[in-house]
Amino acid sequence: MKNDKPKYRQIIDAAIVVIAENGYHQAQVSKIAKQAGVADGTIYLYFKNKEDILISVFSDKMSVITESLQYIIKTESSSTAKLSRMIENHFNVLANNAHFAVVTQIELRQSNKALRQKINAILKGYLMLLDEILIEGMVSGEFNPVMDVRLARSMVFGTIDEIITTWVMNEQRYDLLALTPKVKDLILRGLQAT
Amino acid sequence: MKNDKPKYRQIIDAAIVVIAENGYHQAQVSKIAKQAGVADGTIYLYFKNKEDILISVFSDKMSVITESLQYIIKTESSSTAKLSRMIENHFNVLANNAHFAVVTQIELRQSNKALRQKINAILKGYLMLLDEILIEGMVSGEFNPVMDVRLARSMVFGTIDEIITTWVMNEQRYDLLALTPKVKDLILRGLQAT
Amino acid sequence: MKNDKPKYRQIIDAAIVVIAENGYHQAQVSKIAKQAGVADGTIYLYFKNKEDILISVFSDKMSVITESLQYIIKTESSSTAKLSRMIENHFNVLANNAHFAVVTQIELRQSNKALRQKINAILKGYLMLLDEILIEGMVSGEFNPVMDVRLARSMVFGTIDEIITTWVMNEQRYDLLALTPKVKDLILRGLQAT
Amino acid sequence: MKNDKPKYRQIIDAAIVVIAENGYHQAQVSKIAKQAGVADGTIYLYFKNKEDILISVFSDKMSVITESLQYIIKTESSSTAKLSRMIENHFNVLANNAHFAVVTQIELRQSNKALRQKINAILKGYLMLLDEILIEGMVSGEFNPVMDVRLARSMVFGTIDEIITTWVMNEQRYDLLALTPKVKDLILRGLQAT
DNA sequence: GATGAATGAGCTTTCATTCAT
DNA sequence: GATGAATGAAAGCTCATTCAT
Repeated sequence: MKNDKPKYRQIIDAAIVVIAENGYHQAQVSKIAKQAGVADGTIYLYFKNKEDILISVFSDKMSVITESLQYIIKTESSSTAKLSRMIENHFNVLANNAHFAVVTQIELRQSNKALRQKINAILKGYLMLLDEILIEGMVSGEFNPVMDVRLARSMVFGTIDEIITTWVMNEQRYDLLALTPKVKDLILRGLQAT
Repeated sequence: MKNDKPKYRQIIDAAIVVIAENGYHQAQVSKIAKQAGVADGTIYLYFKNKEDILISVFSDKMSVITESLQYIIKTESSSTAKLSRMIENHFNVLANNAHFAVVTQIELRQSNKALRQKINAILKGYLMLLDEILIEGMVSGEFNPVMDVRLARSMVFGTIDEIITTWVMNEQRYDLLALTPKVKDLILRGLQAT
Repeated sequence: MKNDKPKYRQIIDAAIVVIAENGYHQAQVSKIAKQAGVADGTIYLYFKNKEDILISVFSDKMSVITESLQYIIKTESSSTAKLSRMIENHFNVLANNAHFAVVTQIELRQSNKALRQKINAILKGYLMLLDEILIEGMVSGEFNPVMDVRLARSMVFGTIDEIITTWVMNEQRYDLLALTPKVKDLILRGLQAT
Repeated sequence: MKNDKPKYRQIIDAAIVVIAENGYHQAQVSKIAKQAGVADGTIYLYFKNKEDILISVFSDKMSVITESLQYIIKTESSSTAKLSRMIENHFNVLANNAHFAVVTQIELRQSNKALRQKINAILKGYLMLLDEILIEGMVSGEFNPVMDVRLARSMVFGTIDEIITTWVMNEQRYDLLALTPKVKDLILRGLQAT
């Protein structure tokens, strides 16, 4: 039986499964290869080294979230709606990728400084879109115009991140998406112009 | 010249310095022993294993923050004031312990799941005090009474944590304490009853 | 534009260049294939395995030296002249093939015992011609008749080899051929009948 | 039963045996450790890395030869005698260390460029003593005063080296030391003043 | 004949922990 | 109590060779 997914994707998907199920430090290249159904050496035809796999795992899924956000920014008109849909989108992607959620919220954070910096660089693109929304809302008067944008961004991202991490730490036992309206409310209140 | 600090404390202090300066993955037991001025084997007279050192490092300083918070809860009367002073207190401790800030916000997060869970257990005591403040405020009508406490707690802690991490990631180049009023404002707005 | 050299020769020439420029341990089959302008697999249509390429490289050029020597033995009459022209010939070939000189004096010596023994077997043909010259000279009275031929051969070949290796190790910075008369003198003195 | 040889020497001796018996490329650190009767990790308490072991092996025995030569230079008066005893000494050490002979003449030559250069650096000390003898003999008139010293050195060393290598390649089946007088004769004739 | 994607065996080094002194 | 020499398990990556196309 042939698996026609291109090997690159096969390996990334395998890496997510292996990391989520075994933990970052137990995700050996040989385990990923086995899960992907390829030889160890094949990995290195598609990735420079192990770090490259991990970065690709993150960058791959993160770009989905980022692209959706770009679409949202284009299609929604009010800043409030944009931010609201951003939160929704972020929760949606993580809630629908149980393995990726574990990888991104827990396991990948155990990586060394070099890898973390590359992950942060990828994250930056996303956070810059968030900044864009916030600034636009402050200019339009929807959001509190005297906020410090960096702090507001930290509040929005920190809150989302903490809520998802807590959910993952609790083995994803409750419905993350059901929390969305309340999370939106909590965050939007904090940003609201008075 | 003898160092009269009991060895237990000597080792904890050494661990903080070594981790902060070398990073989690470069903080070998032998390096900690050297910094502490004791033999490698001596470490094991005071700690069960390496993990035990790291947990003690975290628990040690965390108990300072927690104790201060207990005092704050006792002495302040309004929930708003308690929360406000909690934020202040949290920022203060981290801002005054550059090494500990690095260790707690960056390095210790690279530890494995087992260690992270023990860290979370220690954190729980602190977060329960936070819950206490929030519930009290909701009951008293100072805070939005229809909030989900767990989400509110995630918002408060996630925001604080993200802001401090960003500050550490930026090499602590700006004045963290100067941000306190704006952070309080941002968080309290989100919790405020309407 | 097609390269009409038969692929066998193309690959040998490529191997010499690749080994000389990258060193024995960095001369991967894929690199040789690339330099030869053929696919990796094509190599195995012309050579049994990697060792076979290396042996062919050596044997190929060595047969040039050996054939010249055979011609010299036929055309010269005195043993002294034969030996003298042999040294000249050996220096000439190496001095005019910078890449081959590196490969033969330095790189190929890093090969394992099995390959070295095969190389020695090839060398044997050449050394037997040398023996022939020496014995003839001893019989004719030109050379010291009580020498041990094996030692004399080692002296002649060891001296030549060491001088060329030294020249290659010095990046071929000086004129090897200019040394020829003095080398002849040094060697012939050692062999001379008293 | 305790082995009281300091571990450093134990490991070097083990390395010589393992390399001689298994070949350079089959001399894994674990094999050396086993032969030395220590754990793999213990090796790294005494040597920086594998290369360091190999260099030490060579440098260790080479310094014996070099020191003997220094003594010879001091105690003999004529250059001829010095050279004669140098050859004798060189043959003696190798003939009495079958394993080291294999290692030095065959196996260590398979090492990579970096290691080879370090080996050459060690050899340099020995060759400089040889130069000293040659120059002294040329000045005193014992040796041909118009020789090129570098070539003469290559002749002496190349001859010795080739003879020993041949002996090793022939599994040390004949008596190397018995050849000494003839080798001396061969070399000294080449150097002799006319 | 020619290709090149896929294979998978093999090894150095680190470091938490122990235990004889 | 204190020492520090010794332990030994564990994993990322390369590259010669094959074989389906």
